[in-house]
Formats: sequence, structure tokens, C-alpha cells
Amino acid sequence: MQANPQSEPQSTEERILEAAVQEFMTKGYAGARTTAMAEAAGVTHAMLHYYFRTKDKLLDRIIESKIGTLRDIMLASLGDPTIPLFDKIKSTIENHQDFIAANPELPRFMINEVLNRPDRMPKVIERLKHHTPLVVQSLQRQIDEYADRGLCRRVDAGMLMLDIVSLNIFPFSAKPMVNALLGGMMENSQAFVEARKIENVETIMKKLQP
Amino acid sequence: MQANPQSEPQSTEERILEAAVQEFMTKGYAGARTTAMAEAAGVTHAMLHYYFRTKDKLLDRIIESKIGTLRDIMLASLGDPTIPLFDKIKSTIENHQDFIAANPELPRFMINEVLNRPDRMPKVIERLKHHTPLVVQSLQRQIDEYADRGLCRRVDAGMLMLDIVSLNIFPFSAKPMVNALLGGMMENSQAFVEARKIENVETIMKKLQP
DNA sequence: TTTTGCACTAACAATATTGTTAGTCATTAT
DNA sequence: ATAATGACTAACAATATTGTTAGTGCAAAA
Repeated sequence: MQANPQSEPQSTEERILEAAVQEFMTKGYAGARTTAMAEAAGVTHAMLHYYFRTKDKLLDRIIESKIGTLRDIMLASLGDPTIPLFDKIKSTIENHQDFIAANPELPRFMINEVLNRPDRMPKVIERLKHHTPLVVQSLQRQIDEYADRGLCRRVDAGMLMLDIVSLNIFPFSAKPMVNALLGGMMENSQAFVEARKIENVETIMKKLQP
Repeated sequence: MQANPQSEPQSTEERILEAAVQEFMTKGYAGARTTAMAEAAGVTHAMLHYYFRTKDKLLDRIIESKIGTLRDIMLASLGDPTIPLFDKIKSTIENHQDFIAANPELPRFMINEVLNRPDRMPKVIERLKHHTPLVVQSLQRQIDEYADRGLCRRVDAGMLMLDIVSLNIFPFSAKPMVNALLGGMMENSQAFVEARKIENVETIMKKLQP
């Protein structure tokens, strides 16, 4: 959808990969079927094993390709103390929201996998695990500075980050349910994303108001 | 954990049910193994089929038993226009948070199942689907009244509900990940729940401030 | 021309998983 | 005492699912 806008002529490997992303993200690891991936890609399921050896390694490849972007977008600017606090928060929310709208199933998938297969995720999580505390500390220092000058409330940086990701991620992770309950609120994806950006920025800014 | 605080002597059926809840909630439907349930309950897996016939019917039983509580706590007071707005929101957040802390895996499980097996969920969702719009409408009227009197901002009731459930549910659904990233923030569950209640009430109240 | 390597297929193997069934055992009703 | 009932077991059946392997065809290198 975002990788190859052209019509058809992808390599077999790419087509399998694309089908696998779809299958893994929507069904979860346990529910995903390698045969279904192969069928969707229009190849025999032996080809999947030929290129990726196992279901596990295939997933590794996919995770590897997604995780870098996620981290960059989540933490990139938040940890930079030279950017003004409010600008930083606003742009982080907006970028994060765009990324999630483009990869709506990724967070839910990751959350499930970390829970269901804690053994295999560490490699991926470890990378985030080291970086995050530094970002939180840096953000906390900046908040405290602003608070000292009476420019914002002295909120907990960890809680603030949790607020941001909760508000951004949940509606997309729970989309089918939210949509069913709130009368097709998310039907128009594009419009919803933009509305949510404004809403969430406002929610967080209000929270920071002294 | 909450059902039978006594030591051991439950019926076989109850032990299977309890093991099944655990297995379904943590692994998801596709990842859940009936043999694992039986083993955890200390019976042969034939017993599971003896009592519940199929994996599907077993899940039906479980969902049925959980869904009522979920709905009550989600919507109970929010739709009642006689309760003052701010009191209502505060108590809804607190009750909701308590329920989620007691059933931390339920929302994630429901969300996944609605996505993965849209065919089987309708019966359950339908019940919520009818009730929710009424609650949202009622809440919106009350917000508008308050706004007319300058007591709060004229926010969208649907968005507000989405904010509340996002802030309440997400941290628990993503617990292993959040905990890993935010340095064991959720290690002390009890304390975290209480801290989150305060935090979320404040976030929402600030959002409503004129 | 031969050989080498690569993408690929068809068939099979191994195992996991759900579900069934015939029959055992103990308790209770007749 | 006997029959009937319900909980239960062991073994099996059916199928789904992942993974393997031997071999085919083709294109490029030697």
C-alpha cells in the first residue's frame, strides 16, 4: 500500500513479504497461516520456506523493517532539549499519529507479540528499552525548567508520554470496535486522523497548562 | 483470582473454565490450546470436550460471563443526565479503571477477537451497539448545557469517551511493553492504578475547562 | 557445450491440534 | 441386586500446518 505503488511486477520475495505483513498484522502470529500468505502472494507455500526458511524468520524480517521507523518517530524529537517544549510535543503527536494511521495494525500486533512470545521480542524491545529512559529524563528536565518559570504544570514525563501514546494508538488498535460503538466515527479515515491530531494536541496542551 | 478465593475443591467444570479464561486471554483465540487448558486444569483434554463440546462454545461461555459487567461499568452512569457532569466523569473513570485493573486482559482480547473473527462477535457487540449512541447523545446534551452556562468547553462527547477509554485501557493492554519501556512504572500494580486514576481524571477535567 | 546456480514445483514427512468414541468406574435410584 | 446415570479415561481419527526434499527447467558462466 505504501511500499510499491506500481501495478504488478514485484519480485516473488516482495510479494510474499507483502502478503505476510497483511496476514501477520491482521491475524496475529498464532493465527497467521503460511499457506494463506503463499496463496495471497500467488505462489506455492514451499516458496515461502525457500525464501524465508521458517515462519519465525519471516516475521523477524518484517519486524526488523518496521521497528526502526517506529522508534525514530516516537522518540526522535522528544528527547532533543533544544526544541521548545510545546512545539516538540505538537509535532511528536502529529508525526506519531501519521505513522500510526499508515500502519494501524502495527502497535496492536507488537503489543500482542510482546505479551504472547516474550522470549522472541527482546532483541527488538532492547533497542527501545535503552533509548527510552534517556528521552524521558531529558523531557522531564525540560518540563521542570518550564514549570520553574511558570510556563507549564510540573507533570510526570513518563505519564505524559503514556498519555500521548494512549490517545494516539488506542483508537486505531481498537478501530473495528470503536467504529461499531461510536456510529462509524472512523469511517472516513483521513478526516478522523486530522480530527484526532487536533483533539490530542489540545488534550495534552490543556493538561500542561498551569 | 476473583471468583473462588478458597483453596482447591472446585468442580472440574469450574477448573477448566478458569484455565480456559487464562489461556484465551493471554494467548488469544488462535494461540490458545485446548490441551494446555486441560493440562492447567489437571484433567484430560477429552474432559474439556465433554463439558463444552468445542473450543468455540467454550469461548462463548466465557465471553457471555464477562460482557455484562463490562457494559455496565462502561456506560452505567455516563448516560444518566441527573448526575452532575463532573462527578459523573470522575466516577466513571475511577470505576472503569478499577474494572480494567481487575480484568487487564479483557479489553485487548475483545479488541483482537472483534478484528480477527468479526463473524462471531456480533451477538456480543450488538448489545453494546444499541446502548452506546444513546449514552453519547445524552452526554452530549449535558455537555452542551454546561457549555451554554460557561461551565465547560463544548467538546465532542464521542471524542471525550474515546479519550477516556484510551487513557484507561491502553496502559493495561500494553502493560508488558509499557513496563519495559518506562522502567517498571507498572511494577506496583496497586499504586499504578491509583496514580492513573488521578492522572486521567485530571487530564479529562483540564480538557473540559473553559 | 557443459556446468553451475537459481527459482521453482510436487509430493511427502512430521507433528500439533481439535474432536470422537467405546468403554470403565462409582454412585444413586429402583 | 440391578439398572441407570454421570464423570471420566485411553485410544483413536481427521485434519491442518509447518517444514523438507528430490528433482525440473532455464539462463548465464565456463
